[in-house]
Amino acid sequence: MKDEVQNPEKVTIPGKTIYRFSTYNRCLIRLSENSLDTVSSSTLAKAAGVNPAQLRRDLNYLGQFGTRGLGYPIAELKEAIQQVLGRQHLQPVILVGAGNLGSALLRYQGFQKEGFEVVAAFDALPELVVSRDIGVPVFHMDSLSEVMRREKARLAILCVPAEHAQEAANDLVDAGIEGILSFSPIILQVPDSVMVNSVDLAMELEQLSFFVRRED
Amino acid sequence: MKDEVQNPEKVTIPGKTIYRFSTYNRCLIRLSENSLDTVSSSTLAKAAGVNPAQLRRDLNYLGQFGTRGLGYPIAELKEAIQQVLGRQHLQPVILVGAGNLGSALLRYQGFQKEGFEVVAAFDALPELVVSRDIGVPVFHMDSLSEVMRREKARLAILCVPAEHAQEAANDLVDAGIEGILSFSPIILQVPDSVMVNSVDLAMELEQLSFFVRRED
DNA sequence: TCGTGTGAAGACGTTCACAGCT
DNA sequence: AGCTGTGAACGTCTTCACACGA
Repeated sequence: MKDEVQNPEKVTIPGKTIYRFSTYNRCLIRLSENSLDTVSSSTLAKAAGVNPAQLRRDLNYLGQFGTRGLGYPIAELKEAIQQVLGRQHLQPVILVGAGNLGSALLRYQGFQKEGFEVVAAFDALPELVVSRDIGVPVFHMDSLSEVMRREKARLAILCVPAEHAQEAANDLVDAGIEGILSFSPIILQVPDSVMVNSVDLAMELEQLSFFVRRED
Repeated sequence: MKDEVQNPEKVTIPGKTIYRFSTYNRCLIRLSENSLDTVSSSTLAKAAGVNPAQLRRDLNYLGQFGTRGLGYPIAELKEAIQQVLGRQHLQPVILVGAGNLGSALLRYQGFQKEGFEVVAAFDALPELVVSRDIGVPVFHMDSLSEVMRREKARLAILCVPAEHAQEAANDLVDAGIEGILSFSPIILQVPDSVMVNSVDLAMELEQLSFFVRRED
């Protein structure tokens, strides 16, 4: 995870804190559905699965939001976190590799709900992609930079097979991508200016497998 | 991430190191395809995207594998890592929630390749699941503990919608699950004895979105 | 009294830099 | 000469513990 380059002249917020902001945001959304207006650090911390002291320290990066003896105002807090996360507006995202996993992600509603919109998909063989239910156009990789510019997309979801992942990443970099969420089980080599976030499903299972095993 | 309870009387390996072992394993597999037999810490480190010193420190948890002046024997190293990760045998895994994302994961070949086999799927409404191409039986949640015992599954992949995730997690816990890989955007409340690993796709995008934005 | 804000301590993870083996 | 193994320094993240405001 990179926690470099941020808003200058403001205190830089640690990457791990940003990550937890996302979690807090989720919890706050659920809390605000239950018509409460304040929440204490211990309550929110339990919901988020963190230590109360850590929560307070994280929230202090937003300025002083809490009221001593009372807690934090849920609505304002949520607002402030979403402001920091840059989640006020819908973000356009493209998807590269509409195979098994890729086309599933296109159908998956999770992104839409959270402020991201997949505006276009790309594949090396777009004519083979079963476009039923997909709801976004599938282009050939050749039109990547053209479509990216038109749609003003800065983020990409990459789900091509390992063998072609680096190649596709190169194309994305050439087209001016700024961030890649990769599902390929390899370490992508990209310029420092491009941020890569990698989700490796088999690796996550492997972790579980390790920590679960006790006696065999 | 939990890095508690491990092999007693042996030095405990940090969770982050275990995570990197997975990465190293990948890199070693690719290296061994290119008919080399040793690799230096700096080469492997570059492939894995880590610092050479860190790599050496990690590998020392396996005992002393390297040869000064030469490097590490690829085959033995790979063997040792897979041994630690418990990846010698195929691991049975069940999947709960065969909706959009769930059924995509069932079709996804990534797990099979990496030593995990999804042996059964469960859904609250199994009759609605389009089972074309899925290749594993889809059961009703009622038969969870029975099938789990029969298949000797200790790990579960959870992809039910947020509203029902906790409920499904409870069922899994009751049925004796030991590890859950969750795709739901909520923090599951489970006993300490159950390990949860959470992958939140929208959150990963949110991270990218934060670090990518510079000027607006 | 309750709960935030925060200095200080502690735990943890990373990197340096070099001794020592091949 | 090349590269590992590792003490020690460093930096970062987490947690404690308590002063202070509501």
